[in-house]
Amino acid sequence: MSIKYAILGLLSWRPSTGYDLKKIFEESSIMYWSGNNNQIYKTLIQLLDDGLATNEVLHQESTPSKKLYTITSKGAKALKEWVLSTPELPEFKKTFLVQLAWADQLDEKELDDLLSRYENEINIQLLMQQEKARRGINSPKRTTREAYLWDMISENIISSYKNELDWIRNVRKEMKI
Amino acid sequence: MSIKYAILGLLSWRPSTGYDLKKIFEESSIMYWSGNNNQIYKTLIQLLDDGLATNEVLHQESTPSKKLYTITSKGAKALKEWVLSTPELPEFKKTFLVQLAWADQLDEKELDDLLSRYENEINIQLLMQQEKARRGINSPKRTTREAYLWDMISENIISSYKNELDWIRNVRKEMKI
DNA sequence: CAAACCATGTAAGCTGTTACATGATTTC
DNA sequence: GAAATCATGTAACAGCTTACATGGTTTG
Repeated sequence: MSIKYAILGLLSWRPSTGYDLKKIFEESSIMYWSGNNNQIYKTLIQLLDDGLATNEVLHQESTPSKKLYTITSKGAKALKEWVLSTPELPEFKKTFLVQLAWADQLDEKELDDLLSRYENEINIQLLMQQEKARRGINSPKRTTREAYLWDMISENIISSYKNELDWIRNVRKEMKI
Repeated sequence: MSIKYAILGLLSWRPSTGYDLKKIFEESSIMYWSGNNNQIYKTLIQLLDDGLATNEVLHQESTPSKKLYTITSKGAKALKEWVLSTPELPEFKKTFLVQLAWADQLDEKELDDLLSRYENEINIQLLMQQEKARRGINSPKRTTREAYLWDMISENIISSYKNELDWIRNVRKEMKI
């Protein structure tokens, strides 16, 4: 899957500019793209070309004019089709595991130091995710069911970090025996 | 991180040909690259150019000749440096969560069907990982500590799928209330 | 006799990243 | 007066994927 449907989804929530989308990608955990201009503005043009969105130029005083993109009925249809399509498998890209695979060359201290740095990083991420969930503003809550779905999404991410943290703590604990 | 250090790591285990590496990538869960020729053969040439590996052409009767790559001391040093470097954060790329985010437009049956398909896929993956771990052959066991590290790596992957499975089951359960 | 395996390589293309470019306005 | 925000866009390049190309050998 490319960023296309992620953007289409956001537009199905509310009309947005490229700049709006960029900010959402930057702070979103599930929409894992970096939110770089290149991809966003190009994809928006592609959505226009494919008739999945329209745009409207808004001239403003004192701030630069912006292009507000709105999903079309064709776009909404394409989104629904995609939502119904067979889910892709999650991808766990854990470079740290590749590092660990060749870590037997380290001495005890070096290895524990490496493990401890990873534990720390994961812990920070977990706290950040929990803080995000606690504030939990930027999510659509058009129905109770939608609110529930977004809660579950947030919980999924938190549980992934918790799982990782449990794992690394256990590795360190058993390492010391 | 690119595939470079993953290959360097494998070469630190034992000298290999591009074809050997390809097969390892194909069946490996932690080394998440697809194992396509393009990347592997190009990276091997790059390792040669950088003096991190050497190769030796082995002419064989009846099968095509092959190039056996061996890590150099410079390569081993570069690998150790990388292993000691600050770990990257894990990346969880779960397209399914993006799908779920816009799934409130589905009716009850469609949504449960979607969830159930995901549960199934995850379950299959979990069983495959457990089977791989049970067979557990293709891993270096040069010391007991190395064997332990590889066990922990395998457990990490399994726990990730278990966590995902628990999550999706819980979502489905609470959905029905 | 077809399919899979051994073995190396190239071409084309998609996805994604960082950095560059511009310029007004608001906040510190 | 510097830095951040609003706002759109381009250039260059890294990383990765699928498919193509070749050709002998082994297995079913």
